[in-house]
Amino acid sequence: MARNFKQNQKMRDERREQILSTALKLFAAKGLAATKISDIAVASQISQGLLYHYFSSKEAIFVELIRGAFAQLNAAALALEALSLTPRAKLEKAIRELLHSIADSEDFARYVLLITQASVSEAIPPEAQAIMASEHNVPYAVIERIVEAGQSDGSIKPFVARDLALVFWMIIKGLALHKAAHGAAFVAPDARILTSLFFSSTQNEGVQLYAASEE
Amino acid sequence: MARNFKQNQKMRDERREQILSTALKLFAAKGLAATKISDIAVASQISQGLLYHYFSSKEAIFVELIRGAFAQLNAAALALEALSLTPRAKLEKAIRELLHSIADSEDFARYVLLITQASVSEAIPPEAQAIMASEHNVPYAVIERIVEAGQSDGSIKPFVARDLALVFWMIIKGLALHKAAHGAAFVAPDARILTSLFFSSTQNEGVQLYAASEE
DNA sequence: GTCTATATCCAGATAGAC
DNA sequence: GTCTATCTGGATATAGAC
Repeated sequence: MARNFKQNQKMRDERREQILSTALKLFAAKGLAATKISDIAVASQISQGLLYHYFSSKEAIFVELIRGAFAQLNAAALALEALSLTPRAKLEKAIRELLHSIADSEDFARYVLLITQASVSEAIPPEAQAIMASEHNVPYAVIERIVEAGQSDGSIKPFVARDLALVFWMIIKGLALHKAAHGAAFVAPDARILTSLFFSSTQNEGVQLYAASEE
Repeated sequence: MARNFKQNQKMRDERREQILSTALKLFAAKGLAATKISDIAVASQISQGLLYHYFSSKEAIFVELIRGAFAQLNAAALALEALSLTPRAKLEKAIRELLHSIADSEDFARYVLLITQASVSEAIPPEAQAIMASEHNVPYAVIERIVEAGQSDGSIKPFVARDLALVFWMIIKGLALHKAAHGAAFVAPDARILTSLFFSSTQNEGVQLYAASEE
């Protein structure tokens, strides 16, 4: 009995994940408004009616995805900041891993698409707007603090830290959107272009950084 | 008679421009699918029925805007390339003017929004997709050629030219989107961050470049 | 040219059978 | 839990009066 309950819960959760995953694909490809709830049902291989047993509306699915996106992104950013590494090493790690995600993970680009929609469009659910308002600044603030620390020890160029953080995320976001738009044809740019933004002397580290991303 | 005809033509053109201008605002703010044709009519202060005397559909308005966006953008890019300036001076001019447009022109950011929607979403009219396919590469190619020329004369860093052009446009596009999302709160970053991407020695030109953007 | 009124269609959400 | 059938609302586009 308890066992059945647990199994049911598990199936229910898996189904939810399946719906979320296909909705992510569709929202990223067509946008919230242009995606029909019937599209999601068909792609999830369930009936439209059943979909409403898992989510109360199309908007609820969108909100859930936005919530998850920020949960992951912000957790990753804060975890990076908490590592025992030099500021420079933290930024190199961030660049390496983000470029890797853009190049290799379909869903990463899709999440960026979703967040971009949410940040740019007025036609998104108020709940999603609320999440945006409270969460979207975290990754910028993390990079800004790391940059400031790196400027104290002299390893990072003396530009306004906020500006550097902004430009950094603009490149990452832009590349993810570009990947989403051009798919297979996309090749990530040389990571040294990114590192040269922050560090005055790239020397040989740049090469190692680039090679390391192959692993 | 001929005069009346001309006047009518003029009025008709003005009305068209007015519709296009309000549609641009709405499409940028909410996206193509979430913008209702009635929204456009109300904001343009004409009846919904009359709108159909100027455009055959919502999609037709969108296509017209995309066409205009690329006409302007690509003309500007090719004009820049044709100037009698050093490659370095061309890039500095591009950076200065683009940052200026982002900071001061509401419509510039809106056009970037539109192009981003069109490049990223599958839910746009086929005609708009066709324009994208034939036009979107022009600005990248222009910057790439300028970078190559600047690398020949040693003024630009020896990164892969295509990568530099890509990162350059990712920053511009990202900043425009950021401006669109945060409006008044947006402050353009120090232009020297952009120039330091391309040029090994920024020296004092950077300061002049920055000051020049105040004009 | 311009409006109001309306036909048509389609998407979101619900009801009810199994 | 899962489906099919259906209700309801709203958006596009058209018709027809002025």
